[in-house]
Amino acid sequence: MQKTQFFFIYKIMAFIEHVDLTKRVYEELKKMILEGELKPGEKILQEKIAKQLGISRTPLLKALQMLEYELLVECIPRRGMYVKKLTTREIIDVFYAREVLEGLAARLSAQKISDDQIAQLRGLFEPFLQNTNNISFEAYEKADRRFHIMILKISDSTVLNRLEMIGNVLLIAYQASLVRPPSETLSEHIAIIDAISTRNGDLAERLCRDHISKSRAKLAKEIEIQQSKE
Amino acid sequence: MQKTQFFFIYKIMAFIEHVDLTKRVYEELKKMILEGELKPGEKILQEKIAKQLGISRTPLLKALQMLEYELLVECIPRRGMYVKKLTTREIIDVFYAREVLEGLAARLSAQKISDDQIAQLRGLFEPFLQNTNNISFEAYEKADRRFHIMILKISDSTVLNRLEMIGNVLLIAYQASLVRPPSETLSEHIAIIDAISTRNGDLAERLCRDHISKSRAKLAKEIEIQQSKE
DNA sequence: CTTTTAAATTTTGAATGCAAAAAACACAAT
DNA sequence: ATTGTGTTTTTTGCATTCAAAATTTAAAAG
Repeated sequence: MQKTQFFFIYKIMAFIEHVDLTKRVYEELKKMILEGELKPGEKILQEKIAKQLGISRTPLLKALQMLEYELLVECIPRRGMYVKKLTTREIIDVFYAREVLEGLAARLSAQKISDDQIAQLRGLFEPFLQNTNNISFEAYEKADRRFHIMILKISDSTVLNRLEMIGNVLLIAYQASLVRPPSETLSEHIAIIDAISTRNGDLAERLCRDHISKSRAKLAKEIEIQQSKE
Repeated sequence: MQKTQFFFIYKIMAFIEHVDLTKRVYEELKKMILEGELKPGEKILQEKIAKQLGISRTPLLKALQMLEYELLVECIPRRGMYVKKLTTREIIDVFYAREVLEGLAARLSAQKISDDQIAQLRGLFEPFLQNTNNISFEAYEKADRRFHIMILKISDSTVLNRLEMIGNVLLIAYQASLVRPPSETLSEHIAIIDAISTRNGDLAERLCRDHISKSRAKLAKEIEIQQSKE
């Protein structure tokens, strides 16, 4: 049997097994945190969670370390792992980074996007174009988040697609009602898609940056309001 | 004894010990990789390295996982950990990201930089301003790399300062002679410092982007040349 | 009742142990 | 010489174990 044949057999086996404990635990933990089952600031009781998931601390710790890089978990040495409670500064810092990174993603996407992908992007907001003043916020949130992730995917940048924290923080911002309403953002999204699909990378970048810059401004204002209430 | 007093005692203890095996191993491994003691593509023999460093596989694996996020190590499931051999695509992707991220860093730095920090930035290139055509490449490389890292630090962004991969890939680009000569970049560096120290954030961002964009172009060209030689 | 001190319990960071998978080796068959 | 097969060795991923540190609880002193 040849080396190349072995290669394919290994590929298939890796596909079949799918019994990577760390990956499984990573997914479950991420879900638990993002769905609020584990709350920000809460200590992660390793033994307890491990027992709950029917595993040992070894793969749990590996998964927690991954989530640390995604800003979902914080490790305090000799104290333990905690569900990360993002500071306002951190959220704003992520939005500053999103501003330029997703701008870049839009620029690159304009160069590489396929017709199929254009249709996919447009499809996301199709449902909201008719009844502009009767939009389901929940459905729109999903479309919005998918949109931003999809542009990163389309940009096909190995770097941009490693930054899971972008999607996580956008979700967290939604959960904390720190975002702008569809009435403001829908037209911006459409304009970005238009620029990308006409291969106008510079315009796409500028529009995407402005879009997120405005969101960041709103977010900063919203945080200030919330904090003054306390 | 009061709680606050305990707090300080703990702080002091954390400072004294400094015996975090993972951190120590992380530093040593990173050095080994960046100094070429472990070569790109090479398999990391865990048992061997662990014995070499006088530790077990547990902290070694944790350090390796950290280095994975820095693009210095690659994990292939059920095969092992390898010193990452960056593809040309990955290097270019990092430079695209650097372009916008360091642009952002320059913009933010212009808002926050202190007089002391301005002096520090200027000090980096002071030695090269006299004998412009008699520059030690080695010394200049160090200054150049320090400059880019320092701007990230000055920007004081929690996000930008987590992206260790930026510094690593810049070093790797230097090692592979994929960079532009001081005769080109020195004046650009000075212009960026000027823009930052006059608090002109927009200009600083634009100049920094252009600077890295040009470096990326050079890098892409250089890679093409090197590959055509093979 | 509050604070201090001491003892008991839990949790962390790291070493060790171990089954299953992968790689290396040896050798037979084409 | 190359390909295939069976065997041995090594390595991986995970579980387990354990000492040191942190936390909690309990008792004693003010």
